[in-house]
Amino acid sequence: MISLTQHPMAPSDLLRQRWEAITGGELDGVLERLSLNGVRRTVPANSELWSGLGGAPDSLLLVSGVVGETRLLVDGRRQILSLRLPGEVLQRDGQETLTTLTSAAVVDAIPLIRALGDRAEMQALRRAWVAAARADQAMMRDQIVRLGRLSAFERMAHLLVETHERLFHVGLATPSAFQLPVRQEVVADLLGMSVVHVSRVTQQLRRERLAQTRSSYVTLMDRERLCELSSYASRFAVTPSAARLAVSIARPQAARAS
Amino acid sequence: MISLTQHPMAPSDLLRQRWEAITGGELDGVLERLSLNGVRRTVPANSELWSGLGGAPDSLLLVSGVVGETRLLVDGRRQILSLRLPGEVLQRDGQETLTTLTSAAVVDAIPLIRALGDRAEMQALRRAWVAAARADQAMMRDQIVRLGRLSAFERMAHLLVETHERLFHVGLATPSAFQLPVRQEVVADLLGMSVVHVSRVTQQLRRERLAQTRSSYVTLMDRERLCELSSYASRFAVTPSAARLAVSIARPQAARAS
DNA sequence: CGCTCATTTGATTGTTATCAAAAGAAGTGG
DNA sequence: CCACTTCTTTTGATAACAATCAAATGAGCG
Repeated sequence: MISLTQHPMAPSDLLRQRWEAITGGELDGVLERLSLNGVRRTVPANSELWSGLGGAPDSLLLVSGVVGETRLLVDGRRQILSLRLPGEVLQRDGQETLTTLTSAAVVDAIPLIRALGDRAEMQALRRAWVAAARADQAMMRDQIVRLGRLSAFERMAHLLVETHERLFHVGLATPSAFQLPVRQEVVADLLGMSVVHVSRVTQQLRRERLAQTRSSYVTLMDRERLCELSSYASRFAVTPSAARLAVSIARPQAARAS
Repeated sequence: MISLTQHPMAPSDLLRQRWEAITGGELDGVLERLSLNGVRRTVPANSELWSGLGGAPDSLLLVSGVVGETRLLVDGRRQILSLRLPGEVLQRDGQETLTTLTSAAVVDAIPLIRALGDRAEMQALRRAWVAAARADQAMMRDQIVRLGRLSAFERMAHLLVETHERLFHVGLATPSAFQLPVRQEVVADLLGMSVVHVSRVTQQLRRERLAQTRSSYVTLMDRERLCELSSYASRFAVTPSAARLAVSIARPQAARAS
């Protein structure tokens, strides 16, 4: 599998893979014409996205790394509202703070936003945009359910499966493993638990042969059961390209032969 | 104060008050021309909004009553993602279920949605719509923080202040009291706690002279402290009309005199 | 090798859930 | 209007879950 913070994929490819996964349709060619593969800015870990990046546009496409939408309480407690992963569009929003949790790379997404406003045949693009917004909202709802009604164990399981799926659909995971280069403290602040408890649950997942974490690499040993026990519902459609990808990973020789 | 489930306000007035509170601008006349004050459908308590209402349009304006966006887990656990209050627009969305938590009344909001698409001078309307969507999202984020990083006590405080503010801005609360005609079970499922604990926290709030609940009427005895202890941040601007309203409630004779 | 930072472990405490039962409200029909 | 039912809230006792504290171990890095 490819490194999350350093991979060779083109920004437009990332976006296309994600949007195709969300809409279930194909989006060939449209994104490639938008000059998203231009200047790539790198942001160090633990910096605030808009202030750390002098004169950045209001819309960025995250190319690599992990970003967290975070809120700080006066007494120092922190809640990470959501994780943002490669292939997602980040928008400036007065209220919230986007913090890089690893080093990250972004490209200007203004061309994309402008294309959405075009009267021209950007219909497919607009549909995908709306679908992506819906998917984001659905993930926020998942996060509410996670925090409100799932146990710590279930929460971790749910997060792992969700993150795997999100990364898989942009080509950043194998069918059963992915990279999550964040400290347990981050997972704690995302799932509303303490660092110590994250450590314990992580071990419980390993003991029960459900998932294994070795220095930022996560292996889902029993994805089926993880979904079940956390009532995980997939947010993604099966796309032609995803299906091809899945096959090529599962049976590399068969895919090569065809 | 006026009853939440039965009040004499016109749908367009409700919507205008809410939107003005959110945007901070005035929206005079525009909404009144949209024929929102037409057929009013009543929905009994505890029914699913779209299926319980034969052939309803995809967008409804909630006029009275309380609706909950709910998710059920297989084992019977329930999470209420958000409360929807009068003056808010409800949209059909495959994923989620909207359940009436009290009897409710709605009107068709399709004219409104159509007006948004108009090329004409609906600019102010569109701005308000976008601002309202932003506000909804902000409330979802608040809910995440509540569930993830606030204690049960803080959660209740936060919810009470938020609900008060939302109702106040549509004229359904006095400066310190409002009606919340839902069982404690609903509050429990909204805040991710057990019914028993809701009862206990309710009493603690009363003991500490912060808030008082008597058969679905909530009185905020110390709004200041409630905000502080729950790190509540207001989502509303102070509008001219809200200021007028506040004055007229605080000093009825002065307002009458002017 | 020695430093720092992250994770793990053990012990303890605190918060909240669960269970069971009582008390209080609110309707229903005589 | 009262007995009766049913639903909701409250209370007390106990258990489960997760936080906190403190210390040890491990990993990465100059």
